[in-house]
Amino acid sequence: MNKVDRKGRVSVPAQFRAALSDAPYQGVIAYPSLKDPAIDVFGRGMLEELNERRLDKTMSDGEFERALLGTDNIIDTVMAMAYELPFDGEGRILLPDTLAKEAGISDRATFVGRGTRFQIWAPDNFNTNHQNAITALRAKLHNQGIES
Amino acid sequence: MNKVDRKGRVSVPAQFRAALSDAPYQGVIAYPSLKDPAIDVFGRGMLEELNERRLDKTMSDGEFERALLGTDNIIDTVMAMAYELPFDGEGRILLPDTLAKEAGISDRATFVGRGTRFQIWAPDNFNTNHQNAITALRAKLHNQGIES
DNA sequence: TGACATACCATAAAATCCCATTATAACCCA
DNA sequence: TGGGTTATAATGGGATTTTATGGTATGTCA
Repeated sequence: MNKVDRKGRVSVPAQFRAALSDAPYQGVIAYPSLKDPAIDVFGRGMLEELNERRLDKTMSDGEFERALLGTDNIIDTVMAMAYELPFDGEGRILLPDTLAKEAGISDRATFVGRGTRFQIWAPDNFNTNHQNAITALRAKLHNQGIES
Repeated sequence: MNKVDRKGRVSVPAQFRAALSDAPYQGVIAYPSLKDPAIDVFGRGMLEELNERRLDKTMSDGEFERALLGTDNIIDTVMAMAYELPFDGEGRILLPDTLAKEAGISDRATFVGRGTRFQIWAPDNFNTNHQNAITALRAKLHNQGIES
């Protein structure tokens, strides 16, 4: 649970920074999660790969129109929501107001690992959400006859 | 959401400028989107790549005439509508009236990243359109069994 | 000349850099 | 294993730079 200072900066936990930074570019891509009241974050490598693949595919298909017209809804929609957030010298990012507000984040933020990416939550939201997830999981196991 | 001043100038957000400007030429290619009520924009690098790949493809198909004659196709059609917009010393472009009007832009413009490209929207148009896209995307995820 | 494009300069706000300080974790050795 | 020592991480804030925006002056061309 890290501090969001009055300039809107947050330290990205060192573990996550390390996981993302094979590239010379030091920073992340962030957008409002479509699933949770939180911010989804991943490294730039992912974004570039996405773009390249799309370009390569449309090009090899000879579907130049797609490159020009942008008919790829999912990718385009996500791209429109995405922010590029570079690290400062201390490994912090500047959280855009929009993202913070949508996730309900004011002056504290919880970082949660999700495999190749991570999420940023308002601490309260995360706690309740997480508890619910655990409860749901227990219930599911119970239904399957596995006692806790 | 940047200001369009009374001369019709808009600052291209620094992030987009940086992404497009490996070339010595500082500016962009813009044309009315065929899909959205907006302006589609990309860097010259993208244009060259498109042309190259197109040439490669037509040549390998043995359709030399097309390459030589530049017969009617989507790229030529789009290019016929396209404007080359150089940056001024402060990174602004001058929005041609035609483009602005077609996109419904008066004195404010929203810049939207789309990977290899970006778009310029009238803020209101963008907001409604984007919200719809997100709703659609959520619905799609939901249908795939991912609960929200 | 007038309409328009371009160059140039000024300013306020915001992002970024840079350094100091505090907190936390890792380590080492008696 | 304790307890101190060092390295690393997180935070805070002032100084500096970059952006976005406005305006004026200069150039160009029908």
